[in-house]
Amino acid sequence: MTASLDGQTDSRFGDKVTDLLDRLGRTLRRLEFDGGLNPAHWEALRYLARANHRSRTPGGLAAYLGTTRGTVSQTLNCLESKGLVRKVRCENDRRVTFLELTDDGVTRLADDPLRTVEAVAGELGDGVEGALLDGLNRLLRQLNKDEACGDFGVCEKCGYLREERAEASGTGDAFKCGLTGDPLADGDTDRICINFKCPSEFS
Amino acid sequence: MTASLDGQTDSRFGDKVTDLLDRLGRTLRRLEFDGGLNPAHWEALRYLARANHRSRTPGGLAAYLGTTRGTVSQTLNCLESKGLVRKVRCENDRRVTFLELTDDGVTRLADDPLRTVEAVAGELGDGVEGALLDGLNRLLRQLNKDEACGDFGVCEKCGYLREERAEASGTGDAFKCGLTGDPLADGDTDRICINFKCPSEFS
DNA sequence: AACATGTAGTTTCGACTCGATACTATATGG
DNA sequence: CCATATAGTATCGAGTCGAAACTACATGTT
Repeated sequence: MTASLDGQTDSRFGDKVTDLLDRLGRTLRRLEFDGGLNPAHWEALRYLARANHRSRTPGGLAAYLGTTRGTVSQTLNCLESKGLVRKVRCENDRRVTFLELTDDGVTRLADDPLRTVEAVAGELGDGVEGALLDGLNRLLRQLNKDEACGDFGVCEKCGYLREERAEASGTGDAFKCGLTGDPLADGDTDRICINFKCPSEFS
Repeated sequence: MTASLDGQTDSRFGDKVTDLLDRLGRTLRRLEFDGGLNPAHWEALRYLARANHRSRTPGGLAAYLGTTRGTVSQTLNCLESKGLVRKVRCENDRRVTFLELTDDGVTRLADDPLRTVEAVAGELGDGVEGALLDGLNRLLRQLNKDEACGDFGVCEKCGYLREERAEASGTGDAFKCGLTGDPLADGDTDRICINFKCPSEFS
């Protein structure tokens, strides 16, 4: 499909990228274990720190991680017993449970082993940066293309975002979600949402 | 440390790379599960296909994966019971066990989910390639810097590599390992070795 | 109001990982 | 011959992971 001079080059390149990602993955995984929690735990904590209120539910986490609600339920039990996560029953719809990081959870997340990567990546010379981001991005997009894997963007860039028009207006910069009708709370506009839909995807 | 105009840029960049790697990792992990085996199984099969004879042992695999021999032992039991791997007792040193992929193992490996990545990576446009490899490489090296994590290079590039000088010489292009003294078998020169040492590292 | 259907979350099961610890068998060097 | 080191295994406990069965609760239909 791709224009390529000899085919050999392309295949070698693919090999190398795959090998590097493989090893990088192992390295990150080990970093996470060394951080005292297993990968699933770190992923859950990270998600809860970055998702908006509406999306901080067992189901939301399961969708984000691409796993089952059953699996997530167990992980959450574990995190709850470690005192890193708290469950709060929803008043309106008593089937749903909202999740929150406890203070301990927030503290723990400050020691996220993945922060090491941030630091290291920040030290890469210029020139590589753009291409690295671009390459990773395209790789990720291609790999997820077939699957019905949601984008999980932030509300700010979501097609459902509406400006709140409350009667007692006051300060006018409040937003709500056009899908659920819920007003967006403090800082939720740049948090991950389970219902995210890219504006360009509306028919 | 790095020259940077405002500091903001670097931190944003680190964030993005980390996030992408995180998501990419999850994607690959899921691909592996979907392939019918778990990540540890795939990693073992891949290693056995790429390591030289001397390195295809439980201990070698453990060192490569950076895990314990105990853990590897269980994984191997599992792979053996699935008929993908065979154990062969070493005649010279009866403590060691050599590992081989069975025919089924080789067949299975042909369906390695990571091959998808190879294909996708091969389709990335030129221009990105060099920078992507470079960036990933440096990232990996930096992250593994502190740890005494071996390089696991191939014999061909190893400082221990010696030309075999057998009396009944015949064809002269045989090699042996200067560390163990073992002659290198068919194709082992471009296989991963557990004793790999970069020529530049010799004192 | 009554019932069907759908959705959120939990529980339990079986196969497996992972590290830690204790163990067996075999080398090797004094 | 004995001490010590090395290769691999067995077992334990905490946890993942998916599948399937199950409990609550909501909502739409008649």
